[in-house]
Amino acid sequence: MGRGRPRKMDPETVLDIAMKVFWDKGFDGTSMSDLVCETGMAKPGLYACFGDKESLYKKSLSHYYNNLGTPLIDELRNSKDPLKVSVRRFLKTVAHSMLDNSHPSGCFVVNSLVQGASQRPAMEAIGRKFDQNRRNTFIDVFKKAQQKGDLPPEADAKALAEFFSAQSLALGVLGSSNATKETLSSFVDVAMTALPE
Amino acid sequence: MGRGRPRKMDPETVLDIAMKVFWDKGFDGTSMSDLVCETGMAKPGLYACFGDKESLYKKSLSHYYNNLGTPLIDELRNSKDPLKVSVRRFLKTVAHSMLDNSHPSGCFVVNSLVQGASQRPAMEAIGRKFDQNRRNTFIDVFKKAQQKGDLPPEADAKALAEFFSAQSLALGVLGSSNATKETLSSFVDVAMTALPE
DNA sequence: AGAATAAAATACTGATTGGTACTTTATTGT
DNA sequence: ACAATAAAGTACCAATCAGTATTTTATTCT
Repeated sequence: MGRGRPRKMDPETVLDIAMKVFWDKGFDGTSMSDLVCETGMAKPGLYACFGDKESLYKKSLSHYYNNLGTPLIDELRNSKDPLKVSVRRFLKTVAHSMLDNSHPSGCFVVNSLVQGASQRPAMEAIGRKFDQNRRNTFIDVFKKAQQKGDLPPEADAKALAEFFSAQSLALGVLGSSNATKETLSSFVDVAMTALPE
Repeated sequence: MGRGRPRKMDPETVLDIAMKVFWDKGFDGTSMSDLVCETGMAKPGLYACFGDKESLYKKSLSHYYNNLGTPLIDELRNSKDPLKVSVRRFLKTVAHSMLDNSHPSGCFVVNSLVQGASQRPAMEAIGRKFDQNRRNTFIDVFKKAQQKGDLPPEADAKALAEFFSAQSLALGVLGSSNATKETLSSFVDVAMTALPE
């Protein structure tokens, strides 16, 4: 343990709370006072720990992606299952998480993409990076599946990959608009019919 | 013409500009001062003309939907073309409008759905209404198409309608993330393969 | 016990926020 | 010409914003 007064709040816990507040209210809709109230960490503590508001936002979005995005992406990338199985599992998991009310609705990365569309370049860049990362994984997985014979040789692997990757964007918006479990579930079922045998 | 001093700015023009600012920066990211600068109408004029900020936002979103959403929806609803033709045209038009830089990127309704996800009920309600309207139209059109024989009797018309309706949400996010013309175009092509013959 | 350390807590800054009261100016009806 | 009208323009309000300087307090090392 260090020398000075012990922390009241674990920074990781604080970051997790900040993530949910930014996810819920957006960058502009969240004030530092909101974060002070929700996290229980005083304002100078937040600045000392995470830098300014934009820096805290970036760390929150990274925290989101590391915890909720990366595991899903990794499972897709490393899966030994047939393409159809792993893609369906990916989308079903995303759909399912839209109904988890232990966190805000929708997808933080989607929110970040549509909110930072013009204003804050640095903020936009990080959301874009995570979006790109998911797309690239889909492209890799689909191309490898085609080599493996999981996808017909005449299929456009890249176009299919981009399509299925983008279905998670639609799911993110559907989550924000409080779509029902049934809607989300059949949405994925229909989407899967676009994957050639 | 009325009695007093003539207006410097036509309210319809002001509303069109306000729409673009809100669309671009979001509700929380837009200040009344921004709107004063962009529209050229002084602040008391804005309040006299449109009410408070939230009221102006609602009018801006309605203006968007009336001008950019409704014509598309109506064309889909009234089209005599085969289902596949009119749905493809709808999505291609949405995709195409994502590249039109005479206005902000993305879709104002999508932005509104993900931004107002929790905070402002009145603001959220109006975005939700427009989203619902598009979904209902898709459902009507798909059910009628099935009766007409454009869709196999065993197909789930409602699920297909919800799926294709939601593709415009994905396109809205893709638009906000500056997807290329090629990506948008092949996205629609792949989506259309989910429509049974 | 006491110096060193680091975080908490309080209190503050100047700038900006949404919103409004008041004055000025341009037009119309008589 | 002149009152009536309505919008423009200026100036302001209290509240909140992001960010920081300063003081307290709780802990560890010697």
